[in-house]
Amino acid sequence: MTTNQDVAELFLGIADLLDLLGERFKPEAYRRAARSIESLSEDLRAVAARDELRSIPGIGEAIDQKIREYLSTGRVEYYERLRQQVPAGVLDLMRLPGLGPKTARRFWVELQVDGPEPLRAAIDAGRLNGVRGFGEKKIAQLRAMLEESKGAGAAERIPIERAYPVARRLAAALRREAGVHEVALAGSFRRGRETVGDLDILVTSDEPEMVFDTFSALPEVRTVRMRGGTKETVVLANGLQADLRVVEPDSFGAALQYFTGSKDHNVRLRSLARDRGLKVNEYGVFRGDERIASRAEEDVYRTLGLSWIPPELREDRGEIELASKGPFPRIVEGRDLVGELHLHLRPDATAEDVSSLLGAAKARGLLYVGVVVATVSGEEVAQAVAPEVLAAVRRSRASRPRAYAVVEIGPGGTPASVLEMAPEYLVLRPGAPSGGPPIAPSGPAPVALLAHFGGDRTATGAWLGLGRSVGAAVEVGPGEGRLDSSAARAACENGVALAVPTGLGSPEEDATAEVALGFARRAGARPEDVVNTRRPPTGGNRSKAR
DNA sequence: GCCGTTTTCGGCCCGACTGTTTTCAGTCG
Repeated sequence: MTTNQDVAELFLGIADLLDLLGERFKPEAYRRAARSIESLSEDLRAVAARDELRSIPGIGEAIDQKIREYLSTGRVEYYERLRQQVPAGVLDLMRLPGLGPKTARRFWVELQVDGPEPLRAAIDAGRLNGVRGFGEKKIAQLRAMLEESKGAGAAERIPIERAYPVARRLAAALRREAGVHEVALAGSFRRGRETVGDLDILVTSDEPEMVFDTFSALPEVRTVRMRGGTKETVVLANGLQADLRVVEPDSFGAALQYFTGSKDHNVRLRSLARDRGLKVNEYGVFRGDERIASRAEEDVYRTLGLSWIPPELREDRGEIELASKGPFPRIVEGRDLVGELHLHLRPDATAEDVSSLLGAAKARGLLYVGVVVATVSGEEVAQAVAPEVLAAVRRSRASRPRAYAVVEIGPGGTPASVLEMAPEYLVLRPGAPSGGPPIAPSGPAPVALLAHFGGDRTATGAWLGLGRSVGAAVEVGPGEGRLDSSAARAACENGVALAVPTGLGSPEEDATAEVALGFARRAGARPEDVVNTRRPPTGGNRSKAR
């Protein structure tokens, strides 16, 4: 998948250069193409081979040709040409926070300042004094930016599972505040993207000042970067930026819709609204001065002639057209998951551990739990397992559960040899008679589950191929060795079932599970695409287990 | 440069905030 990333970055580079050259609409066109390519579930080469590049949103004739030029020659002449027109340092100037293309261009053209270092020198020499648009404050701000950027570069996006705990803590702290009505995490976090660049938090309250005071004082908040009447931007202790937006309760739906994004989705929505003589902003949908929707997201979409669209799919990749045709197709939800297929038993697990596990499963309404008794390398650890658990494993073997297997592979393992390494695997059903862990020999349909497939995410294609050939489900979720959302989309498109973790194991796994569900939803997975939404065919008949 | 159940040409989302200004430009999300 690195080809896609390379091409996306190339187009982002073209966009920046065009920005500096003063182009009006082309930069956004290239950025949109880049975003589109980044979220593609398939390698560009394959799409190009089928001659279907033009079907990708944001890619027309010119960009189609540039992609093909890149695929065949490894470079794009247009980009090289642009680069010769703009000194590299000017690009660095534009990437300083608060300094955009217009200012960078002015420095370059009017003051012959073509990089961060020359800018510093120009400021020290007083060359900015008296220049139109540069007062005392602005110059001090520039100086501070230059100091700051000397150290670490621009803030990177971080994996969503790493942002999860702090996001939850911030939301919980705000919810405790009197005068706060609703609190919602929006932005790419709500859309379940693999990475988040910042946290967008939406609060409804009639007293924004109080909310900002509370927020600024939270232990997670390091510095306040900006604060106005309706929004505040802070930097968190972990370096992540958080934007807090406060609106009145009546605007909740419109604001949530707006701050959830994505940008492309919102742009499409707003131009759709304009075509219908309406206007959409974070306060509502308006016909003239009359507000016709604002309280709930559903209302916003409905007044635009659309059904509600799940946040995870709001990327302008066809979801708006789909929503205009009727009720949006249902995608998998947490309540659809009726089983957990991938739980590791510690080698020293006791029968009590197993029954408390089953109790927890039952409390969540799960019908079965798949337990792995093996190490990551596939080596059996049965000897270390408590006798009663081991006995249960043996019994399950004796009753020959229908080809249930969990396939585990260490980094670098090749798909071909995997199934022979199948360790022992149990399916336990909560609520069975006491006297040892009950076993359900017949369970939901999958014959195998692929998980822990090593560190290389670019190899997911091979795993999907294996899943397809043996009829195995493949685990989706954050971290190495699981499918990300675009790989999961590819799985669904190719008839390979997904397995979604439920977070049964521990509190940390709760976050993993929520993120994993988000990935499955971003993939557009329907309930029937997810293997652990399926109910055991034998229903309540447990006697067969013995 | 892309895009179109009103368009193959003429559009291209919208508002908050900041710093600079006497009404706006630039940046950001």
